[in-house]
Amino acid sequence: MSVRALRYYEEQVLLQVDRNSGGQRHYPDTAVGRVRLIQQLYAAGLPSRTVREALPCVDSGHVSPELLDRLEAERVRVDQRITDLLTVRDRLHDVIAVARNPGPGCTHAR
Amino acid sequence: MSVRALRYYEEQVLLQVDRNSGGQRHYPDTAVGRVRLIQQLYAAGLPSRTVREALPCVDSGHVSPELLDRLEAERVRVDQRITDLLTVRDRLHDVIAVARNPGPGCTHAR
DNA sequence: TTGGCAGCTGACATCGGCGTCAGGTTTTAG
DNA sequence: CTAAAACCTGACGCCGATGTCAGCTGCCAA
Repeated sequence: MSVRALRYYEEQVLLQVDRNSGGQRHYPDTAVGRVRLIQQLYAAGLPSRTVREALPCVDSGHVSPELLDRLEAERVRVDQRITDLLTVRDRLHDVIAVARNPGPGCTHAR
Repeated sequence: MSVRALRYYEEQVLLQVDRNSGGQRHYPDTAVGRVRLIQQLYAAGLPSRTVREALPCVDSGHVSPELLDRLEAERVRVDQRITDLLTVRDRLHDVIAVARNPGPGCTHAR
């Protein structure tokens, strides 16, 4: 994690941060898991707006039905993405296998 | 597919395109699969540089050992990404389930 | 007290994968 | 043959998550 990213999350109201009297940040220890979650959601490609809306709900445990639908839609997209990635992985696997094993005279550079 | 994207791929030398005497593009029919492949690789999050280097190798069937290592590394990253996405999907699933059904025990799967 | 590291703020820079607009050329319909 | 339609090139715009730089300020050690 970069400091910049933490500041950014805070700025986006994704992460709550305490300050001491001098204005310096003090991260509650829950922040670690929180940041991990944020990164996961970003990595999953959820629109940042959805992330912004979803996180407070994760906190409060209350989800509006509208958001619920959006989350469901996101889940479907994530599923699709997973299967796409599986395809790509297999493809990479094939390319690598063929390249590794082009027959007898393979000069192993490593 | 947008026209712009095709032009972009061509510009990046990912896609080979013929021209007629007047300079207008003429796509060989292999272009369809090609474009699909490109999009898959992009979607998989491979660095565009790697995509640029990998595609000619897919054509020629020849892969330098160096690139091979990079591909292998990418495959690992894709795998990692898949497991991350699975985690997120489960998480979404839980949130949705709980929101739908706030009665029984909350299966807080981390 | 003071030096200096560390943290803060704000703003501008970057990068990738396109969208989009402008201004010119080729193709095509009538 | 001509006008419209379709294509071409080049360039600038955009968005999101950070990097980065500058100019202050707070905090701790000596």
